[in-house]
Amino acid sequence: MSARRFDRWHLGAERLARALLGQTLVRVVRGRRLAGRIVETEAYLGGDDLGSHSAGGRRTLRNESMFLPGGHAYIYFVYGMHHCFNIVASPMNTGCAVLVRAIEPIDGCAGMAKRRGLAWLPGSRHAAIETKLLRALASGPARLCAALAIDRRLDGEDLTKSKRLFIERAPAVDSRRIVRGARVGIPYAGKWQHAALRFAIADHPCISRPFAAP
DNA sequence: CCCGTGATTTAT
DNA sequence: TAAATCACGGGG
Repeated sequence: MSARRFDRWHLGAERLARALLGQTLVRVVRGRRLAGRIVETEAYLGGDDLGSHSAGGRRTLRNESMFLPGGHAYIYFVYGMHHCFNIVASPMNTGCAVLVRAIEPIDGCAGMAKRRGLAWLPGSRHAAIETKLLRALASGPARLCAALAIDRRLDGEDLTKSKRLFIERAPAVDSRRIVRGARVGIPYAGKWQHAALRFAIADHPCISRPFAAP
């Protein structure tokens, strides 16, 4: 008996980025399940959006999978040591995608910790310590990839069919509990660097970094 | 603040 | 070919 898969890929990047909050990202490695609740995302629109790898219809070997149909993975390698995981949004052939920036770990925490090179102390009696450990596991786009063993070998994976990488349906997050702000790390994007296309569950402890004050 | 690290892209 | 770039993270 398995959970129903998330399948609303038709929303476009911005709405998909919001809809993915609260959904469960699942990775299966050697029969073991690693999973977490998506708590932070960013929308990359393609077209005029200079923050997007597919800006101006730019299409190269690296970003080819951005042009696959919605629900496919776009995974790239950056800074010589990090991977980032995106999910392609419909409509297809527009190069729009959602970067998954942080999850709250649910299953396989010990495995995630091991892959992150961290010591895992399960069931800490102190909530503050437990939260701090949980946050360290996967609160950032490259941390998340390390924790879930996501790399370029999964680039182009079809999340609607894959048994090793997919999204399970979970209750949607109410709009009023979603915060938005400028995307992280795109100073080269001109006016687009300020566009409020970063989304997160308000006040969630596993967010990669704070949002600028209003 | 600074810097590692190397694939990818762009400029000659 | 060579140089610049980079949707980051860890350590002062």
